[in-house]
Amino acid sequence: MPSNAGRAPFAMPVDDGAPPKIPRSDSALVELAMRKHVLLYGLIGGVLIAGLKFIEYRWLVVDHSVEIYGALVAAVFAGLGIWLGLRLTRPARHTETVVVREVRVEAPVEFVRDRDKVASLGITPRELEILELIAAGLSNKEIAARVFVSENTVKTHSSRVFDKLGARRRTQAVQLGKELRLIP
Amino acid sequence: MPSNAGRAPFAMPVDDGAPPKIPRSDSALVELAMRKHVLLYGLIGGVLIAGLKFIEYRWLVVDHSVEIYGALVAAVFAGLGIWLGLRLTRPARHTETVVVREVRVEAPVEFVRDRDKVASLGITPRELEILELIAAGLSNKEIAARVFVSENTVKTHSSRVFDKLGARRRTQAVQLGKELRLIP
DNA sequence: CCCAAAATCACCCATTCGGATGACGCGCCC
DNA sequence: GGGCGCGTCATCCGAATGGGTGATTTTGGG
Repeated sequence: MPSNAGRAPFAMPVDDGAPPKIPRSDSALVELAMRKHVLLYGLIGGVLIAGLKFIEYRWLVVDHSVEIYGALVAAVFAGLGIWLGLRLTRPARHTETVVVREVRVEAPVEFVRDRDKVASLGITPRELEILELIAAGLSNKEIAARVFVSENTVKTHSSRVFDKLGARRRTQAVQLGKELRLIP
Repeated sequence: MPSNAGRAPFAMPVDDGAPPKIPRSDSALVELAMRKHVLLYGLIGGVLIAGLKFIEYRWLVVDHSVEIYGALVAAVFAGLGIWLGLRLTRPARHTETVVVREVRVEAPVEFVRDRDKVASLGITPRELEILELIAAGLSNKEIAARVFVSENTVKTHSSRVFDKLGARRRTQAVQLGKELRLIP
């Protein structure tokens, strides 16, 4: 834009100034762009006023200092207004729309024991433990060795849990136990 | 979110001169909008000043009215600036943060038989069938009745599959079979 | 402290299961 | 035709399992 370089008083303060001191913020880019536009605006304003001034001179306007004063005030307050507007809307700019997208994750689907069912069937902790070991494929003897009891005890426990599950074989007990979410 | 949503209110007939550049990005769009508004602003400013000038002449404002004039200009331009600032930041307010939250979804994960493992273990279809029925909790006799063979045949099949799996008990065979994805 | 539930152990008996072995028939392929 | 894989069936035997009964000890709560 051609400026009236001849008129020193019209050198807009924004022209040489406006040091690009950009505050570090997430919207630094937007602010930079805006600053650019404030400059542009000032420039246009200056040209406009210059035009008016020229017209004023052409028409022998008495006092032109009022226009300069007004233009300066206008420019300054416009900048202030923009800045204020940005200030005021800053919190609003943090408005974000949270979109929750459900993503299918290959989850091992960790086991959750159905304690209610365990309770309703009257299965004791020990019996459940034995059932788990049966499901692991251990024999009564191995289970007895692992939990430090006699094989007879293991048999008793398993018999009881079979009874409570209505199972006649250990494989059936395992199947039912898994189905009823008593064991993993 | 349609990016031109913020643009719609600014569709002004004043600035057709602006080449309809294809908005490559949001920043380009913001700049375009801003240019429009700077032009509009300048126009309004010019009109305002002209109006004030007219008023000034009409009412023969004295020297003291300069303050009033300045204040008016300041107030008006400050308001304009605020309005402009708000307008300009509107696109920023549309900033949308997409938060992808991974949600564990119960995935049924239907069973897929590991045929390679079946083949590598040399397990025949019949043996696999028997293994499945064993896993279902059936006794050899029940299996025999279901597949219409003698119990001895079932025993042979199960013995073979136990051998191939390295299992010593049917519960262990079931456990291994599930672990190796041979059966559901 | 007492009681009931739970856990422990034992014995007996019948059934089931697992291992080993042998045999027969059928379809397939070299 | 002979070999091979697969499915079928059988017999014997020992081990494991399931069912029933009874008993003792431990434990937790009223």
